[in-house]
Amino acid sequence: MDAMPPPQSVPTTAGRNGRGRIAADEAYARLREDIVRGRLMPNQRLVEVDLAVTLGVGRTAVRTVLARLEQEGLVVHEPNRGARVRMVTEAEALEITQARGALEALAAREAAVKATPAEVTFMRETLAQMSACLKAGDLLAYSDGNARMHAKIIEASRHHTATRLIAGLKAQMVRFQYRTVLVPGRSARSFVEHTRIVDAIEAGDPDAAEAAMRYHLSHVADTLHEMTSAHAQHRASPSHLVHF
Amino acid sequence: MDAMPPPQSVPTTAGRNGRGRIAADEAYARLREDIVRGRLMPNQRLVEVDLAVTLGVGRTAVRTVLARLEQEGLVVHEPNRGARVRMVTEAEALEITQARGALEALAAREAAVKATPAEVTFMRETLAQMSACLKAGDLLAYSDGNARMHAKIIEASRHHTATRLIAGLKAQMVRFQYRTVLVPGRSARSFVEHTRIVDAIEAGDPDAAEAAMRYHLSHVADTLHEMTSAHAQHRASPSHLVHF
DNA sequence: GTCGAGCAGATTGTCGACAATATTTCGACC
DNA sequence: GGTCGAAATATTGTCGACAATCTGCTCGAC
Repeated sequence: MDAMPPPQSVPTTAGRNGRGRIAADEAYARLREDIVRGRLMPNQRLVEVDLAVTLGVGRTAVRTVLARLEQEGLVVHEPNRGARVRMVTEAEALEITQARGALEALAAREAAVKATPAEVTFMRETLAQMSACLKAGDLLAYSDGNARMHAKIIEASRHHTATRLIAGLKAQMVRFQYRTVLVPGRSARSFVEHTRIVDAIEAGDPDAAEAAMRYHLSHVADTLHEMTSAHAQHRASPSHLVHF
Repeated sequence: MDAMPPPQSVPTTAGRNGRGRIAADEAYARLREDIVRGRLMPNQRLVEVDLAVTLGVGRTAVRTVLARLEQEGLVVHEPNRGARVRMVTEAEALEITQARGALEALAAREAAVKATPAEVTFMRETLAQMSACLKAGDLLAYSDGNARMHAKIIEASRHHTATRLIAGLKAQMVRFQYRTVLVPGRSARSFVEHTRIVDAIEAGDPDAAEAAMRYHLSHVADTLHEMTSAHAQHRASPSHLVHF
Protein backbone atom coordinates (compact mmCIF):
# COMPACT_ATOMS: atom_id res chain seq x y z
CA MET A 1 0.00 0.00 0.00
CA ASP A 2 0.89 3.63 -0.26
CA ALA A 3 2.35 3.02 -3.68
CA MET A 4 1.60 6.53 -4.86
CA PRO A 5 4.69 8.47 -5.92
CA PRO A 6 5.75 10.90 -3.21
CA PRO A 7 4.03 14.14 -4.29
CA GLN A 8 6.15 16.00 -1.76
CA SER A 9 4.91 19.37 -2.95
CA VAL A 10 7.14 22.43 -3.04
CA PRO A 11 9.44 21.84 -6.03
CA THR A 12 12.47 22.85 -3.99
CA THR A 13 14.13 26.16 -4.58
CA ALA A 14 17.40 24.63 -5.66
CA GLY A 15 20.34 22.45 -4.88
CA ARG A 16 22.27 25.48 -3.72
CA ASN A 17 21.15 26.79 -0.39
CA GLY A 18 20.85 30.17 -2.10
CA ARG A 19 22.90 31.81 0.61
CA GLY A 20 20.58 31.42 3.57
CA ARG A 21 22.67 30.78 6.63
CA ILE A 22 21.44 27.74 8.44
CA ALA A 23 20.20 25.26 5.90
CA ALA A 24 18.89 22.89 8.54
CA ASP A 25 16.58 25.46 10.11
CA GLU A 26 15.29 26.38 6.70
CA ALA A 27 14.59 22.71 6.03
CA TYR A 28 12.84 22.38 9.37
CA ALA A 29 10.59 25.34 8.71
CA ARG A 30 9.80 24.10 5.24
CA LEU A 31 8.94 20.55 6.17
CA ARG A 32 6.95 21.71 9.17
CA GLU A 33 4.97 24.04 6.97
CA ASP A 34 4.30 21.23 4.50
CA ILE A 35 2.92 19.03 7.25
CA VAL A 36 0.97 21.73 9.04
CA ARG A 37 -0.53 23.15 5.88
CA GLY A 38 -1.68 19.71 4.90
CA ARG A 39 0.48 19.40 1.81
CA LEU A 40 1.65 16.07 3.18
CA MET A 41 -1.06 13.59 3.96
CA PRO A 42 -1.26 11.84 7.33
CA ASN A 43 0.50 8.50 7.39
CA GLN A 44 2.52 9.65 4.42
CA ARG A 45 5.93 8.04 4.62
CA LEU A 46 8.82 10.41 5.01
CA VAL A 47 11.83 8.82 3.35
CA GLU A 48 14.99 10.55 4.43
CA VAL A 49 16.81 10.58 1.12
CA ASP A 50 13.75 11.86 -0.72
CA LEU A 51 13.36 14.71 1.73
CA ALA A 52 17.05 15.40 1.41
CA VAL A 53 16.85 16.05 -2.32
CA THR A 54 13.51 17.85 -2.02
CA LEU A 55 14.75 20.18 0.69
CA GLY A 56 18.20 20.50 -0.81
CA VAL A 57 20.12 19.38 2.26
CA GLY A 58 22.02 16.30 3.36
CA ARG A 59 20.45 13.31 4.98
CA THR A 60 21.92 14.15 8.36
CA ALA A 61 20.09 17.46 8.44
CA VAL A 62 16.87 15.73 7.46
CA ARG A 63 17.35 13.28 10.29
CA THR A 64 17.73 16.12 12.78
CA VAL A 65 14.65 17.83 11.43
CA LEU A 66 12.68 14.61 11.73
CA ALA A 67 13.77 14.21 15.34
CA ARG A 68 12.57 17.70 16.18
CA LEU A 69 9.24 17.15 14.46
CA GLU A 70 8.75 13.88 16.26
CA GLN A 71 9.35 15.56 19.61
CA GLU A 72 6.87 18.17 18.51
CA GLY A 73 4.27 15.51 17.86
CA LEU A 74 3.95 16.12 14.12
CA VAL A 75 5.54 12.90 12.94
CA VAL A 76 5.82 9.41 14.36
CA HIS A 77 8.94 7.37 14.07
CA GLU A 78 9.30 3.62 14.36
CA PRO A 79 12.84 2.29 14.79
CA ASN A 80 14.31 0.97 11.57
CA ARG A 81 11.02 1.63 9.86
CA GLY A 82 11.22 5.33 9.26
CA ALA A 83 9.03 8.31 9.92
CA ARG A 84 5.50 9.11 8.85
CA VAL A 85 3.29 12.14 9.14
CA ARG A 86 1.37 11.68 12.33
CA MET A 87 -2.27 10.80 12.02
CA VAL A 88 -4.41 12.57 14.60
CA THR A 89 -7.67 10.80 15.27
CA GLU A 90 -10.77 12.72 16.15
CA ALA A 91 -10.46 11.55 19.73
CA GLU A 92 -6.97 13.04 19.89
CA ALA A 93 -8.26 16.21 18.27
CA LEU A 94 -10.74 16.52 21.10
CA GLU A 95 -7.97 15.95 23.64
CA ILE A 96 -5.83 18.59 22.03
CA THR A 97 -8.72 21.02 22.04
CA GLN A 98 -9.30 20.40 25.73
CA ALA A 99 -5.66 20.89 26.64
CA ARG A 100 -5.49 24.01 24.55
CA GLY A 101 -8.58 25.27 26.29
CA ALA A 102 -7.09 24.75 29.73
CA LEU A 103 -4.02 26.71 28.71
CA GLU A 104 -5.99 29.48 27.03
CA ALA A 105 -8.00 29.92 30.20
CA LEU A 106 -4.73 30.43 32.03
CA ALA A 107 -3.66 32.90 29.35
CA ALA A 108 -6.87 34.87 29.76
CA ARG A 109 -6.29 35.05 33.50
CA GLU A 110 -2.79 36.37 33.01
CA ALA A 111 -3.92 38.77 30.30
CA ALA A 112 -6.34 40.34 32.75
CA VAL A 113 -3.35 41.29 34.88
CA LYS A 114 -0.78 42.15 32.25
CA ALA A 115 -2.58 43.46 29.20
CA THR A 116 -1.57 46.98 28.15
CA PRO A 117 -4.17 49.62 27.23
CA ALA A 118 -3.03 49.34 23.62
CA GLU A 119 -3.74 45.63 23.64
CA VAL A 120 -7.18 46.14 25.14
CA THR A 121 -7.86 48.72 22.45
CA PHE A 122 -6.86 46.22 19.80
CA MET A 123 -9.23 43.68 21.31
CA ARG A 124 -12.06 46.19 21.28
CA GLU A 125 -11.37 46.98 17.64
CA THR A 126 -11.28 43.30 16.76
CA LEU A 127 -14.55 42.87 18.58
CA ALA A 128 -16.05 45.66 16.50
CA GLN A 129 -14.81 44.03 13.29
CA MET A 130 -16.26 40.72 14.38
CA SER A 131 -19.58 42.38 15.06
CA ALA A 132 -19.55 43.90 11.59
CA CYS A 133 -18.75 40.57 10.00
CA LEU A 134 -21.57 39.01 11.93
CA LYS A 135 -24.08 41.55 10.67
CA ALA A 136 -22.76 41.20 7.13
CA GLY A 137 -23.13 37.45 7.44
CA ASP A 138 -19.47 36.87 6.55
CA LEU A 139 -18.77 33.99 8.90
CA LEU A 140 -15.37 33.22 7.42
CA ALA A 141 -14.13 36.74 8.12
CA TYR A 142 -15.68 36.45 11.56
CA SER A 143 -13.65 33.34 12.15
CA ASP A 144 -10.49 35.20 11.19
CA GLY A 145 -11.30 37.92 13.70
CA ASN A 146 -11.90 35.17 16.19
CA ALA A 147 -8.40 33.84 15.60
CA ARG A 148 -6.87 37.30 15.88
CA MET A 149 -8.68 37.82 19.16
CA HIS A 150 -7.40 34.64 20.73
CA ALA A 151 -3.89 35.33 19.44
CA LYS A 152 -3.97 38.79 21.01
CA ILE A 153 -5.15 37.47 24.35
CA ILE A 154 -2.35 34.94 24.37
CA GLU A 155 0.16 37.62 23.46
CA ALA A 156 -1.17 39.91 26.16
CA SER A 157 -0.76 37.19 28.77
CA ARG A 158 3.01 37.42 28.36
CA HIS A 159 3.05 33.82 29.50
CA HIS A 160 5.88 32.32 27.52
CA THR A 161 5.23 28.75 28.60
CA ALA A 162 1.53 28.77 27.82
CA THR A 163 2.22 30.49 24.52
CA ARG A 164 4.73 27.84 23.54
CA LEU A 165 2.48 24.94 24.47
CA ILE A 166 -0.56 26.41 22.74
CA ALA A 167 1.45 26.98 19.57
CA GLY A 168 2.52 23.36 19.61
CA LEU A 169 -1.01 22.11 20.08
CA LYS A 170 -2.29 24.40 17.39
CA ALA A 171 0.20 22.99 14.91
CA GLN A 172 -1.14 19.51 15.44
CA MET A 173 -4.66 20.72 14.81
CA VAL A 174 -4.44 22.89 11.73
CA ARG A 175 -5.26 19.92 9.58
CA PHE A 176 -8.63 19.84 11.28
CA GLN A 177 -9.35 23.54 11.60
CA TYR A 178 -12.91 22.96 12.56
CA ARG A 179 -14.84 26.17 12.66
CA THR A 180 -17.64 25.93 15.17
CA VAL A 181 -18.84 29.36 14.13
CA LEU A 182 -20.30 27.76 11.02
CA VAL A 183 -22.72 25.87 13.21
CA PRO A 184 -26.09 27.63 13.03
CA GLY A 185 -26.58 30.09 15.85
CA ARG A 186 -23.12 29.49 17.27
CA SER A 187 -21.54 32.71 16.05
CA ALA A 188 -23.93 35.02 17.86
CA ARG A 189 -23.32 33.34 21.18
CA SER A 190 -19.61 33.22 20.43
CA PHE A 191 -19.58 36.98 20.02
CA VAL A 192 -21.28 37.54 23.36
CA GLU A 193 -18.78 35.23 25.04
CA HIS A 194 -15.82 37.05 23.54
CA THR A 195 -17.22 40.37 24.63
CA ARG A 196 -17.42 39.16 28.18
CA ILE A 197 -13.85 37.95 28.07
CA VAL A 198 -12.58 41.31 26.89
CA ASP A 199 -14.70 43.07 29.50
CA ALA A 200 -13.06 41.03 32.23
CA ILE A 201 -9.59 41.66 30.86
CA GLU A 202 -10.20 45.38 30.61
CA ALA A 203 -11.52 45.40 34.17
CA GLY A 204 -8.35 43.63 35.27
CA ASP A 205 -10.32 40.82 36.85
CA PRO A 206 -8.34 37.57 36.47
CA ASP A 207 -11.01 35.29 37.96
CA ALA A 208 -13.69 36.67 35.71
CA ALA A 209 -11.46 36.50 32.65
CA GLU A 210 -10.53 32.90 33.29
CA ALA A 211 -14.13 31.96 34.00
CA ALA A 212 -15.36 33.71 30.87
CA MET A 213 -12.77 32.01 28.72
CA ARG A 214 -13.53 28.67 30.32
CA TYR A 215 -17.23 29.16 29.71
CA HIS A 216 -16.52 30.06 26.10
CA LEU A 217 -14.24 27.10 25.50
CA SER A 218 -16.57 24.61 27.14
CA HIS A 219 -19.18 25.60 24.56
CA VAL A 220 -16.64 25.19 21.80
CA ALA A 221 -15.75 21.74 23.07
CA ASP A 222 -19.40 20.76 23.32
CA THR A 223 -20.06 21.91 19.78
CA LEU A 224 -17.00 20.05 18.59
CA HIS A 225 -18.14 16.94 20.37
CA GLU A 226 -21.57 17.07 18.77
CA MET A 227 -20.04 17.65 15.37
CA THR A 228 -17.71 14.69 15.57
CA SER A 229 -20.54 12.49 16.84
CA ALA A 230 -22.73 13.51 13.92
CA HIS A 231 -19.75 13.23 11.62
CA ALA A 232 -19.48 9.55 12.42
CA GLN A 233 -22.72 8.98 10.55
CA HIS A 234 -22.61 11.01 7.37
CA ARG A 235 -18.90 11.49 6.88
CA ALA A 236 -19.17 13.55 3.76
CA SER A 237 -18.30 17.08 4.86
CA PRO A 238 -14.54 17.61 4.74
CA SER A 239 -14.91 21.36 5.04
CA HIS A 240 -16.63 20.73 8.32
CA LEU A 241 -14.49 23.13 10.21
CA VAL A 242 -14.17 24.24 13.79
CA HIS A 243 -12.40 27.19 15.19
CA PHE A 244 -12.49 28.83 18.58
CA MET B 1 34.86 31.55 31.64
CA ASP B 2 33.54 28.11 32.33
CA ALA B 3 37.05 26.74 32.27
CA MET B 4 36.23 23.86 34.59
CA PRO B 5 36.86 20.48 33.03
CA PRO B 6 33.61 18.91 31.84
CA PRO B 7 32.60 16.74 34.82
CA GLN B 8 29.98 15.08 32.64
CA SER B 9 29.12 12.49 35.26
CA VAL B 10 28.27 8.90 34.39
CA PRO B 11 31.62 7.33 33.46
CA THR B 12 30.15 5.81 30.30
CA THR B 13 29.45 2.12 30.12
CA ALA B 14 31.81 1.56 27.25
CA GLY B 15 32.78 2.29 23.71
CA ARG B 16 30.79 -0.69 22.55
CA ASN B 17 27.08 -0.19 22.69
CA GLY B 18 26.92 -3.37 24.74
CA ARG B 19 24.20 -4.87 22.60
CA GLY B 20 21.34 -2.50 23.20
CA ARG B 21 19.74 -1.92 19.83
CA ILE B 22 19.27 1.76 19.26
CA ALA B 23 22.32 3.55 20.55
CA ALA B 24 20.86 6.97 19.86
CA ASP B 25 17.81 6.42 22.04
CA GLU B 26 20.04 5.15 24.80
CA ALA B 27 22.12 8.29 24.47
CA TYR B 28 19.02 10.46 24.53
CA ALA B 29 17.71 8.82 27.67
CA ARG B 30 21.09 9.08 29.35
CA LEU B 31 21.74 12.71 28.57
CA ARG B 32 18.18 13.64 29.45
CA GLU B 33 18.55 11.90 32.76
CA ASP B 34 21.80 13.74 33.42
CA ILE B 35 20.12 17.07 32.81
CA VAL B 36 16.91 16.30 34.63
CA ARG B 37 18.64 14.81 37.64
CA GLY B 38 20.79 17.89 37.90
CA ARG B 39 24.08 16.16 37.20
CA LEU B 40 24.70 18.80 34.56
CA MET B 41 24.54 22.36 35.80
CA PRO B 42 22.41 25.00 34.07
CA ASN B 43 24.29 26.98 31.47
CA GLN B 44 26.78 24.11 31.29
CA ARG B 45 28.14 23.99 27.77
CA LEU B 46 27.37 20.81 25.89
CA VAL B 47 30.22 20.21 23.47
CA GLU B 48 29.21 17.67 20.86
CA VAL B 49 32.45 15.74 20.64
CA ASP B 50 32.74 15.50 24.42
CA LEU B 51 29.23 14.12 24.68
CA ALA B 52 30.03 11.74 21.85
CA VAL B 53 32.87 10.10 23.75
CA THR B 54 31.01 10.24 27.06
CA LEU B 55 27.92 8.61 25.65
CA GLY B 56 29.84 6.28 23.40
CA VAL B 57 28.16 7.32 20.16
CA GLY B 58 29.06 9.36 17.13
CA ARG B 59 28.70 13.07 16.86
CA THR B 60 25.75 12.80 14.51
CA ALA B 61 23.74 10.92 17.09
CA VAL B 62 24.64 13.53 19.70
CA ARG B 63 23.44 16.23 17.37
CA THR B 64 20.09 14.51 16.96
CA VAL B 65 19.76 14.06 20.69
CA LEU B 66 20.53 17.73 21.24
CA ALA B 67 17.88 18.72 18.72
CA ARG B 68 15.28 16.65 20.54
CA LEU B 69 16.23 18.06 23.90
CA GLU B 70 16.08 21.57 22.55
CA GLN B 71 12.57 20.99 21.24
CA GLU B 72 11.75 19.61 24.67
CA GLY B 73 12.95 22.80 26.29
CA LEU B 74 15.79 21.24 28.25
CA VAL B 75 18.66 22.79 26.32
CA VAL B 76 19.09 26.01 24.39
CA HIS B 77 21.00 26.18 21.18
CA GLU B 78 22.58 29.21 19.58
CA PRO B 79 23.65 28.82 15.94
CA ASN B 80 27.37 28.25 15.55
CA ARG B 81 27.75 28.67 19.27
CA GLY B 82 26.61 25.32 20.49
CA ALA B 83 24.16 24.03 23.06
CA ARG B 84 23.90 24.64 26.79
CA VAL B 85 21.76 23.23 29.53
CA ARG B 86 18.79 25.51 29.74
CA MET B 87 18.65 27.82 32.69
CA VAL B 88 15.14 28.16 34.06
CA THR B 89 14.66 31.32 36.04
CA GLU B 90 12.33 31.39 38.98
CA ALA B 91 9.84 33.38 36.95
CA GLU B 92 9.82 30.61 34.38
CA ALA B 93 9.47 28.03 37.11
CA LEU B 94 6.34 29.81 38.26
CA GLU B 95 5.03 29.84 34.70
CA ILE B 96 5.67 26.15 34.32
CA THR B 97 3.92 25.45 37.60
CA GLN B 98 0.90 27.43 36.46
CA ALA B 99 0.70 25.66 33.12
CA ARG B 100 1.12 22.30 34.78
CA GLY B 101 -1.64 23.22 37.19
CA ALA B 102 -4.04 24.08 34.39
CA LEU B 103 -3.36 20.73 32.76
CA GLU B 104 -3.61 18.77 36.01
CA ALA B 105 -6.98 20.35 36.66
CA LEU B 106 -8.07 19.03 33.30
CA ALA B 107 -6.66 15.63 34.19
CA ALA B 108 -8.59 15.58 37.46
CA ARG B 109 -11.78 16.36 35.58
CA GLU B 110 -11.20 13.52 33.16
CA ALA B 111 -10.18 11.17 35.94
CA ALA B 112 -13.55 11.75 37.60
CA VAL B 113 -15.18 10.31 34.52
CA LYS B 114 -12.75 7.59 33.56
CA ALA B 115 -11.07 6.32 36.73
CA THR B 116 -11.54 2.61 37.39
CA PRO B 117 -12.51 1.29 40.85
CA ALA B 118 -9.00 -0.15 41.16
CA GLU B 119 -7.49 3.24 40.56
CA VAL B 120 -9.76 4.87 43.13
CA THR B 121 -8.75 2.17 45.59
CA PHE B 122 -5.10 2.94 44.93
CA MET B 123 -5.75 6.62 45.58
CA ARG B 124 -7.48 5.80 48.88
CA GLU B 125 -4.54 3.66 49.92
CA THR B 126 -2.11 6.38 48.98
CA LEU B 127 -4.19 8.82 50.97
CA ALA B 128 -3.96 6.51 53.98
CA GLN B 129 -0.20 6.25 53.61
CA MET B 130 0.07 10.02 53.38
CA SER B 131 -1.98 10.37 56.52
CA ALA B 132 0.33 7.96 58.33
CA CYS B 133 3.41 9.86 57.18
CA LEU B 134 1.82 13.06 58.35
CA LYS B 135 1.23 11.68 61.83
CA ALA B 136 4.74 10.24 61.93
CA GLY B 137 6.11 13.61 60.93
CA ASP B 138 7.90 12.15 57.92
CA LEU B 139 7.34 14.98 55.48
CA LEU B 140 9.67 13.59 52.87
CA ALA B 141 7.75 10.33 52.66
CA TYR B 142 4.57 12.38 52.60
CA SER B 143 5.91 14.24 49.60
CA ASP B 144 6.56 10.95 47.84
CA GLY B 145 3.00 9.87 48.44
CA ASN B 146 1.96 13.23 47.13
CA ALA B 147 3.81 12.57 43.90
CA ARG B 148 2.31 9.09 43.58
CA MET B 149 -1.14 10.52 44.06
CA HIS B 150 -0.77 13.09 41.32
CA ALA B 151 0.77 10.52 39.00
CA LYS B 152 -2.17 8.19 39.59
CA ILE B 153 -4.72 10.90 38.89
CA ILE B 154 -2.99 11.74 35.65
CA GLU B 155 -2.85 8.09 34.69
CA ALA B 156 -6.52 7.65 35.55
CA SER B 157 -7.46 10.56 33.31
CA ARG B 158 -6.39 8.54 30.27
CA HIS B 159 -5.73 11.87 28.66
CA HIS B 160 -2.73 11.20 26.49
CA THR B 161 -2.17 14.80 25.47
CA ALA B 162 -2.33 16.22 28.98
CA THR B 163 -0.10 13.41 30.22
CA ARG B 164 2.51 14.15 27.59
CA LEU B 165 2.52 17.89 28.23
CA ILE B 166 2.69 17.49 31.99
CA ALA B 167 5.60 15.09 31.69
CA GLY B 168 7.44 17.63 29.58
CA LEU B 169 6.82 20.42 32.05
CA LYS B 170 7.82 18.23 34.95
CA ALA B 171 11.15 17.47 33.34
CA GLN B 172 11.98 21.16 33.17
CA MET B 173 11.19 21.55 36.83
CA VAL B 174 12.91 18.66 38.53
CA ARG B 175 15.93 20.80 39.10
CA PHE B 176 13.81 22.96 41.32
CA GLN B 177 11.69 20.30 42.97
CA TYR B 178 10.38 22.71 45.48
CA ARG B 179 8.44 20.91 48.15
CA THR B 180 5.79 23.18 49.53
CA VAL B 181 4.89 20.54 52.04
CA LEU B 182 7.97 21.53 53.96
CA VAL B 183 6.43 24.91 54.62
CA PRO B 184 5.06 24.91 58.16
CA GLY B 185 1.39 24.01 58.30
CA ARG B 186 1.19 23.40 54.57
CA SER B 187 1.14 19.62 54.71
CA ALA B 188 -2.01 19.35 56.83
CA ARG B 189 -3.97 21.55 54.48
CA SER B 190 -2.48 19.71 51.53
CA PHE B 191 -3.84 16.45 52.87
CA VAL B 192 -7.34 17.84 53.23
CA GLU B 193 -7.22 19.17 49.69
CA HIS B 194 -6.11 15.83 48.30
CA THR B 195 -8.87 14.04 50.16
CA ARG B 196 -11.42 16.30 48.59
CA ILE B 197 -10.02 15.64 45.13
CA VAL B 198 -10.25 11.90 45.59
CA ASP B 199 -13.75 12.23 46.99
CA ALA B 200 -14.85 14.07 43.86
CA ILE B 201 -13.20 11.53 41.58
CA GLU B 202 -14.81 8.63 43.40
CA ALA B 203 -18.16 10.37 43.20
CA GLY B 204 -17.65 10.74 39.46
CA ASP B 205 -18.16 14.50 39.63
CA PRO B 206 -15.92 16.17 37.02
CA ASP B 207 -16.74 19.73 38.00
CA ALA B 208 -16.01 19.09 41.65
CA ALA B 209 -12.80 17.22 40.85
CA GLU B 210 -11.53 20.01 38.63
CA ALA B 211 -12.48 22.65 41.16
CA ALA B 212 -10.82 20.75 44.00
CA MET B 213 -7.64 20.29 42.03
CA ARG B 214 -7.69 23.93 40.99
CA TYR B 215 -8.16 24.99 44.59
CA HIS B 216 -5.29 22.76 45.67
CA LEU B 217 -2.95 24.00 42.96
CA SER B 218 -3.73 27.63 43.56
CA HIS B 219 -2.51 27.18 47.10
CA VAL B 220 0.62 25.48 45.83
CA ALA B 221 1.26 28.36 43.45
CA ASP B 222 0.71 30.88 46.22
CA THR B 223 3.12 29.11 48.50
CA LEU B 224 5.64 28.90 45.70
CA HIS B 225 5.26 32.58 45.01
CA GLU B 226 5.83 33.48 48.64
CA MET B 227 8.84 31.22 48.82
CA THR B 228 10.49 32.72 45.75
CA SER B 229 9.79 36.20 47.04
CA ALA B 230 11.38 35.40 50.36
CA HIS B 231 14.13 33.55 48.58
CA ALA B 232 15.17 36.74 46.84
CA GLN B 233 16.39 38.06 50.18
CA HIS B 234 18.25 35.27 51.92
CA ARG B 235 19.25 33.08 49.03
CA ALA B 236 20.99 30.46 51.05
CA SER B 237 18.63 27.50 51.07
CA PRO B 238 19.23 25.33 48.03
CA SER B 239 17.20 22.48 49.48
CA HIS B 240 14.30 24.83 49.57
CA LEU B 241 12.00 22.44 47.81
CA VAL B 242 8.50 22.57 46.50
CA HIS B 243 6.32 19.75 45.40
CA PHE B 244 2.63 19.50 44.66
C1' DG C 1 49.79 51.04 28.18
C1' DT C 2 45.92 50.38 25.19
C1' DC C 3 43.78 49.17 21.10
C1' DG C 4 43.05 46.80 16.79
C1' DA C 5 44.44 43.43 13.09
C1' DG C 6 45.59 39.06 12.13
C1' DC C 7 46.55 34.33 13.37
C1' DA C 8 45.73 29.80 15.78
C1' DG C 9 42.74 26.77 18.15
C1' DA C 10 38.32 25.03 19.07
C1' DT C 11 33.62 23.94 17.83
C1' DT C 12 29.81 23.62 14.93
C1' DG C 13 27.45 22.75 10.18
C1' DT C 14 27.24 19.65 6.52
C1' DC C 15 28.03 15.80 3.76
C1' DG C 16 28.63 11.18 1.64
C1' DA C 17 29.94 6.37 2.71
C1' DC C 18 29.49 2.01 5.04
C1' DA C 19 26.96 -1.34 7.98
C1' DA C 20 22.57 -3.08 9.93
C1' DT C 21 17.85 -3.96 9.37
C1' DA C 22 13.31 -4.30 7.16
C1' DT C 23 10.66 -5.07 2.84
C1' DT C 24 9.85 -6.93 -1.55
C1' DT C 25 10.58 -10.06 -5.19
C1' DC C 26 11.39 -14.27 -7.18
C1' DG C 27 12.00 -19.10 -7.50
C1' DA C 28 11.65 -23.80 -5.80
C1' DC C 29 8.97 -27.17 -3.72
C1' DC C 30 4.79 -29.34 -2.06
C1' DG D 1 -1.78 -23.10 -7.87
C1' DG D 2 -0.31 -21.85 -3.38
C1' DT D 3 3.20 -21.36 0.10
C1' DC D 4 7.54 -21.15 2.18
C1' DG D 5 12.25 -19.63 1.94
C1' DA D 6 16.13 -16.96 0.15
C1' DA D 7 18.29 -13.54 -2.57
C1' DA D 8 17.79 -8.64 -3.98
C1' DT D 9 16.33 -4.15 -3.00
C1' DA D 10 15.18 -0.27 -0.22
C1' DT D 11 15.73 2.33 3.85
C1' DT D 12 17.48 3.44 8.18
C1' DG D 13 21.43 3.72 11.80
C1' DT D 14 26.00 5.23 12.48
C1' DC D 15 30.34 7.16 11.68
C1' DG D 16 34.39 10.04 10.60
C1' DA D 17 36.00 13.81 7.50
C1' DC D 18 35.98 18.36 5.57
C1' DA D 19 34.55 23.24 5.44
C1' DA D 20 32.62 27.31 7.78
C1' DT D 21 32.36 29.95 11.77
C1' DC D 22 33.40 31.67 16.19
C1' DT D 23 36.69 32.47 20.23
C1' DG D 24 40.77 33.73 22.33
C1' DC D 25 45.47 35.15 21.87
C1' DT D 26 49.58 37.30 20.16
C1' DC D 27 51.88 41.00 18.28
C1' DG D 28 52.64 45.34 16.43
C1' DA D 29 51.35 50.31 16.07
C1' DC D 30 50.03 54.46 18.19
